[in-house]
Amino acid sequence: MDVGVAFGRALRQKRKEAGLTQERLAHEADVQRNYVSLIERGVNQPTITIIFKLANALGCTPAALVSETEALVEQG
Amino acid sequence: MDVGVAFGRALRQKRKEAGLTQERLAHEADVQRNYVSLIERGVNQPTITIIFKLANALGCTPAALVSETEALVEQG
DNA sequence: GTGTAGACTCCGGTCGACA
DNA sequence: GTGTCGACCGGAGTCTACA
Repeated sequence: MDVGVAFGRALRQKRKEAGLTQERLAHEADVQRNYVSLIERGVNQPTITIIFKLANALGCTPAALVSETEALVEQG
Repeated sequence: MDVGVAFGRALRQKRKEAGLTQERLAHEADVQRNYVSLIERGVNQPTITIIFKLANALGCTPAALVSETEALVEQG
């Protein structure tokens, strides 16, 4: 499956696990609220700095987020 | 240290470990040759799809590349 | 709380060429 | 083999607003 879409799903998954709303995540990561929406739906491709920001805001490592993305990419 | 610079160093490190030149890596990952140079020097911020392409070309997982980046970011 | 829309700026990424 | 330059274009990322 597409990498962008896979990352979006991984992000949403981790966000729900952390019990955060898009609004709170956006605030914690210091990005726009609707931008989180764009990423989660795979519309936009995040850069590495954004990945780090989001992971830190989620309380997990960037590698964990990427690892989850890999799994989704491979499983179809 | 800056995430972009850290990723560049992690990439160069992994590339040398794999015994590849920038030229060969660029060809394997299907990106521009000079673009690899820009990333390694931290001039450009790669998107997640580029990270996946580069990792696959290096024969390692994207998470491994990101994990190495984390280490460099934290250590200063 | 989330998706979407438009309009904007700036940089990601390509390409060819030269040291 | 690598860095750099200039030019180009699409898309990353912001901001505001409305359903």
